[in-house]
Amino acid sequence: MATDGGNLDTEATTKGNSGNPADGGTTGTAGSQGGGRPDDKGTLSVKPPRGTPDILPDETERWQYIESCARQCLSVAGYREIRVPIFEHTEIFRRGVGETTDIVNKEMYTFTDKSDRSLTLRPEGTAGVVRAYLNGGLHRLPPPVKLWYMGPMFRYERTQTGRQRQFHQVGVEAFGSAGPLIDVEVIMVALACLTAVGLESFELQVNSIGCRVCRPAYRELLKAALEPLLPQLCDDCRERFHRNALRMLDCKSQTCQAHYGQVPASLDHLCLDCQSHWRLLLELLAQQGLAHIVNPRLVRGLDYYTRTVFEILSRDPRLGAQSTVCAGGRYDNLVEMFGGPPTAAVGWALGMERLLLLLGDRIQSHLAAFIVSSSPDRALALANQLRQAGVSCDLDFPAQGVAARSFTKQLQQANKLGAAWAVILGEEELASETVTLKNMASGQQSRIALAELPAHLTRRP
RNA sequence: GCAGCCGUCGCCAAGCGGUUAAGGCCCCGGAUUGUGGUUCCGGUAUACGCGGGUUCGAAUCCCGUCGGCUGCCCCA
Repeated sequence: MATDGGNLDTEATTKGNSGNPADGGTTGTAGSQGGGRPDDKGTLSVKPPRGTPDILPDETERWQYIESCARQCLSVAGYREIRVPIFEHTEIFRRGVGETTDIVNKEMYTFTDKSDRSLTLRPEGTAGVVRAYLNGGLHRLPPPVKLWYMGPMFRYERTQTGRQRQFHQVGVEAFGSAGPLIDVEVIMVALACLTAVGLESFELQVNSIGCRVCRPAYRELLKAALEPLLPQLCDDCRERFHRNALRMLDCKSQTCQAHYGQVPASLDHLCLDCQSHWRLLLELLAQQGLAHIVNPRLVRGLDYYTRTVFEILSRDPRLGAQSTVCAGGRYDNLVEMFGGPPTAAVGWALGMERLLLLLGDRIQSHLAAFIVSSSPDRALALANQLRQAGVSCDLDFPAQGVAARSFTKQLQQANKLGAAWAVILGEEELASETVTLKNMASGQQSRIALAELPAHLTRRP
């Protein structure tokens, strides 16, 4: 990318450029209307669509770090990876996530393909995993079936810190066990992932929102209690009252919250089964030493949740207005809703971008060796050999031609790239089948036989 | 969808009606063609988001537009 990478203009302009708007095109507005691909100057804009930031090399290393932590934590806990499509038939999400949710009503990227099918970029992971679980016959496996996934999700939202239009989640879903023990395991695994990544202070909140037996009655009770308050509540809450009254409970408005203190809590109106599930859950959390806070106002924005719901939050200011890093719960009816056998399930998703925000500064890349040579072709051959031995190494690439640059230049390069060792392969070394190994931190160097090089480099400097 | 703030080189950033539009970082070269990090010297850039208006004169003022950030809604 050394030169002028920026200009993607298709036009075969001469360098002259004397006349500015001389030849056509500057009428400009032509292509830039809605799609907005060409920028104001008529060159192709290199900006990505809003809310879909590029993840540059310094960043990808941090992503890989998190991914490998998660992969490790999940696999030792017996969760197996599943990869499902990035888009599904729209119906999967409409029915799965819920017709009344904002996600479905205003945030989905829905399009029609050339066969006139309505497809939607996945706004979340669970619906697709449930679909695949059934389609792949996983429901015939001995339960519990424990799965995890990782990948991009898409929601059309206003961007801000910790919220993008394309964002990434890692999630788990455990099918086929209705007891609270697996709720606790799933939570444990989430905490393990966060801890493995190096996160320190976060808070686990739990609640139970009942099931299809007790929730309808509770909802009516709640609405009855809320209705007289409506005139004093915020516009959003008045709207929620009709759409999804439970969501009123986590309104951010102080005044609304003041009223909700007296309103009945779902926890006090659970059916017997839900009650016993909830009590056992709390016991297990205590037994396992998992610090938690019962938050009777904790609700979920997706319709499929039942019984246990939880969130792991952080108050770190780097998250901006966001606080939830991981959230999930039980969804005991969803499999059945998709036409499968009645199957209890529980899962969570955690937001990678949010985790990244909490992780702070970059992780250093580890370049073990940089080859400084008077013979670039020999250097390249040696690099190839070292790389095959698993040693990360690089070498100097002249801007043009194949003549070696000065050792000074090459050492500077080694320094810039942060190499632990410089491997000097000059005329003398080439003649004697040796190499001068220089420790870039201490400056000390020694001459060793070429054959011993890989062994030296696999040791820590 | 709503609200506030902001757009000057790849990045940070002066300038606030008349300037060849500072400076720093990065990058490149040299001092140092077999030895880096410091230092010194030199070099490169189609930078005032775009369009229109006011003005003798606009990066500076006005309008519009696009883009970014922050918050609301919602959510991981």
